[in-house]
Amino acid sequence: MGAVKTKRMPRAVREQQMLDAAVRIFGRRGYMAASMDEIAELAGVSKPLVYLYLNSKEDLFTACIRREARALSDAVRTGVRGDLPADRRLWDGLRAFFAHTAEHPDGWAVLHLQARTHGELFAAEVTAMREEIVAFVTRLIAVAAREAHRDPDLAEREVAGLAEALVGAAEALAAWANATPGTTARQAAATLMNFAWAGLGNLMQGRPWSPPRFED
Amino acid sequence: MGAVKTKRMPRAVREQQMLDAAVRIFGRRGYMAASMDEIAELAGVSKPLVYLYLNSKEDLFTACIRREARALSDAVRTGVRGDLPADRRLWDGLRAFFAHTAEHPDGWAVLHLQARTHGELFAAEVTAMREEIVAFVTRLIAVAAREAHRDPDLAEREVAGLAEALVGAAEALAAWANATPGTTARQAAATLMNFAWAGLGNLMQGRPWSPPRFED
Amino acid sequence: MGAVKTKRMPRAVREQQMLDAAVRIFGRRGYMAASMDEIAELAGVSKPLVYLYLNSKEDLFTACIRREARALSDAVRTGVRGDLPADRRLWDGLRAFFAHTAEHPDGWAVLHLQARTHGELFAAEVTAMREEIVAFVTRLIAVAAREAHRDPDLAEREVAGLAEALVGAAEALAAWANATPGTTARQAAATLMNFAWAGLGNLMQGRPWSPPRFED
Amino acid sequence: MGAVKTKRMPRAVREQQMLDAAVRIFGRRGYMAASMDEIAELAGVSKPLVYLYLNSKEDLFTACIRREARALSDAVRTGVRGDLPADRRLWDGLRAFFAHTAEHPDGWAVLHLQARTHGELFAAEVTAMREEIVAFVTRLIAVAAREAHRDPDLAEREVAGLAEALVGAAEALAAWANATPGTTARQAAATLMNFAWAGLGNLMQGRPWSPPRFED
DNA sequence: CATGAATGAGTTTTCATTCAT
DNA sequence: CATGAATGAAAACTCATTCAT
Repeated sequence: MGAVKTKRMPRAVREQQMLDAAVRIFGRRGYMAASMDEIAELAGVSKPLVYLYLNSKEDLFTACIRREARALSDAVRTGVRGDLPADRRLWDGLRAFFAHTAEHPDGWAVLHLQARTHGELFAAEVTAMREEIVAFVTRLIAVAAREAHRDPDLAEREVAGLAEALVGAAEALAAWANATPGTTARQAAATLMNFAWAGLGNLMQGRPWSPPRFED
Repeated sequence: MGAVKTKRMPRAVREQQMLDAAVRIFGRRGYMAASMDEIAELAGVSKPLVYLYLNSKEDLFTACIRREARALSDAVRTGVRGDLPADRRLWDGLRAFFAHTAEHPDGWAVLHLQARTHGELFAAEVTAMREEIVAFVTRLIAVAAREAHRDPDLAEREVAGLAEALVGAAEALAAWANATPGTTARQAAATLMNFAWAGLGNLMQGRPWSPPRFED
Repeated sequence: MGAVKTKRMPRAVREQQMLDAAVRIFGRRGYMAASMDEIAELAGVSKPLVYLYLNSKEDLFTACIRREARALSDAVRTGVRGDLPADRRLWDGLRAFFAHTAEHPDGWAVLHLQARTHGELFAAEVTAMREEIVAFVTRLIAVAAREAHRDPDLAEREVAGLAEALVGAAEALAAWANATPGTTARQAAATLMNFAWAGLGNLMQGRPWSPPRFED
Repeated sequence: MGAVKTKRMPRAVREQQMLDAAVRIFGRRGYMAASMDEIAELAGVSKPLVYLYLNSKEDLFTACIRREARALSDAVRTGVRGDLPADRRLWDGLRAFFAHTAEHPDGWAVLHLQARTHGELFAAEVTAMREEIVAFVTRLIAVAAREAHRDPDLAEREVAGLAEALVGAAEALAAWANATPGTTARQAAATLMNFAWAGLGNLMQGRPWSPPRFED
């Protein structure tokens, strides 16, 4: 009687609402500064229910990380077709990455900022996904090297370092693009593609990475 | 094990001890999770003394950020001579950067991870230094473009994006190098130099950035 | 000895218990010296519950002042009938006042001693009620003057001063009566009535205020 | 060299400076809220010196109370000549009282507000002086009764109550006079004299206490 | 299921007080 | 004497977490 009472909802739905709220709060306040009270209120449920479904603050945070990591990972994987050439695959992956992070800033904050700042326990969760992406890039580079008839005398560590650098550059650009109004995912991807594929040296010589003509 | 209970030290010395301890704890636990108790204990002093000298947790954290930012900025500036060519300057700067972050992992964690995660107030402290570095790199790229007789049809935003990407790559590599035992600052710098200057494309073609012959 | 550990009480009840405890502690120790720990313990609840219901020490103190001020004000108002002559109204009011302060010595201490000693913020709370009483007395004196066919050449300031003096005397007598065992509210009221209405001079001449014959 | 350094001063002088500072701070902040740091700073000495001379915060406060109580008591005693009639003595005493409290508001605050709010320990200090004054007034009333050929069928308790009321009225008027600009000690004394000596009843009948013609 | 009532354990912060120089 | 260095003890306040209904 009175205010509209949200109906009984199936558990799965309720859980997603809680995770939505939690990602928002965790992403903005950080793990420690986020309060379960605030999360429960934003989710529109009572606190005990949060505990019933998600056990503890730690578990809740872990669940957030996992969900967001999976979502980002899926978005990138979905954006890339395995039968295309290496630079096209990188280009596609980057665009998917920048598009997803721009659309889910809180989720991205959870992964990029918050999860890494609170002990190995949480960092490990992200690392899993990050390594998946780094591995993806690493394979890309290796494949490209093979395609270019380069034998793998690029030492493994060297390649890993390159992949790290590329992913790091992408992360920085994502933050920069989010903070610089009027920057599209496509522009961010193009900038990074130029940087990564052609290199500053080539850019200086007027030989940028050939802009993608293969699509829309 | 550790420092002997040395009593009655001049204020300046004690303050540095406190900052050392604080950087360590803040760097590992994050701002919120760090407790003043733990910091005081690690510094070997009582909590009231910490407050007497540094006023509050917030001020203490700010002092940490400022000290570490200055130290890193100084290290990089000291490592670079203004009269050398652009790629040499970048190479020198990167080596100084990786050397410093490797030697002060906790300080680097404070700047790179923690400060950015806890409110604009703290982030602004770091942003100042970061922008100093980004500006340095931006100038470098512009100079290189000029040296290569490229007119500045590299749009300003494009250059800014490239600098962001480069700095981001450096930051990621610093973290990776810290976490990957046996990686030297020199190797990290070389990897990034190759990546940034020659580009993946060139690397694939067997045209890496010419390894630095100009120094020791 | 005291209340049994009764658990799970409705909020309104718990709040009164907390205010009871707070008035007792504040009244005896003063605002600053009172500790929330002690108040919570005396109330038989945990500190967090006190904060949950009453927000802060400041708010708790303010709530105490307001409750006690209202109670005293109500007691006096209830004791006085507006259609009786002035001296009878004063007599009734004084008896109600002394009776109430005797029955609630801690509440009276909060109002009379503690609230006025700790910042304008709190003093203002009491001042409202005190001025209500002073105004009541001021009106009484003015009415009495009119009834005695005195034109109001009693300057306003003079009347205000008299009212202040009367209220001050009442306050002092209340404290004295509380501290002097065996003194009834009736006796205190009679003493003050004599003092105020007849004056020392008359008393000396053997002309006291005619003892109240009009009531029980 | 540099700032003027206050010379070595004899202990007695230094102590008075400390008490001056302490009375000011205690009078304004209250016992608990006053900090030894602030007092030492206002006194222009180092904290350890305060402890050397006055032992503890408690002792310092007690010393303040004692000094101010003595000063007030002396002021009143000095203002009254024993060979004059009772009403004249009361009038003189009241003027001295109001003049002193107006000139030493912080000292008066210490006695009237602060000392009574922090446990029997301190209250007892003031009570001593207060009882001295009440005794003085009590004697006055008794003498006046004798002079008026009244046998002492004014019960002792009755007289004590009257004295309490008179002193209370004086205290309230002192506070009121301090807070009401343009009110002189003389006016306050006259108001109280009217109230106390003639009584409201007489005032109503147009028979105020005869204004003092005997002096300046 | 859903919720109001309740708390143990910990946080930052302050202050009176004491030595060693 | 005078002072900078130093601290034990406690205070206000918060939060994740759990029951009883």
